[in-house]
Amino acid sequence: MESSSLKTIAEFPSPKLKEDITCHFEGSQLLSLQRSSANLWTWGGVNEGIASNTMMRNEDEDDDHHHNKNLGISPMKMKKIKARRKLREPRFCFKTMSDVDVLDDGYKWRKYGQKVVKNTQHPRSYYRCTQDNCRVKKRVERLADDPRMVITTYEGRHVHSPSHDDDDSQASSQLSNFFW
DNA sequence: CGTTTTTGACCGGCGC
DNA sequence: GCGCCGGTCAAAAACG
Repeated sequence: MESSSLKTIAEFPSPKLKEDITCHFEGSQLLSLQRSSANLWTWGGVNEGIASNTMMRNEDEDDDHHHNKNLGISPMKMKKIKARRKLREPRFCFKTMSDVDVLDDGYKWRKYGQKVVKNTQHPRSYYRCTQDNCRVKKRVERLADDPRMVITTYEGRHVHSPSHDDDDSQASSQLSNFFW
């Protein structure tokens, strides 16, 4: 392993993740967007996420079906089918010490849910990227023991450039970065 | 008036 | 099989 200035974080708010956490430090580019010093760690699919990063997103098929809402099948049912395929998207987790829950990373997010988890006293917020084809999800949670500590978990990858409403935005930007 | 946030319901997975 | 738990949807409210 290369010497990284980052530190490993042993404790984790989610009991289910226990040892499944694969501490992977990308650092470099991830830190670039962080204006404040923060501990960050990322973990992929352990067996699929990082190894087969070149895998294509074949799930677009399902998206075409979302037009059929009056098939007699509840729209919610559709998403169940999609979710049934298991989430294999890489997730990046950031542990930042900030007063604001949502860190501005340049993307536009839309909150789609908020739930209080069992072991945490603070509610967890669920965000989603507002871009059409970009279904990146983001999860913001505040630690119980440290109210000023915020954990932001990114899920999936963006198919567009960050904070970019210009005309030069092209979809071929995904090959430039690994996860971002 | 369009878009986002809020909030309760709901569903699937897992454990008992 | 049932209940808990975490994640998502969707309708109305809130916001600009």
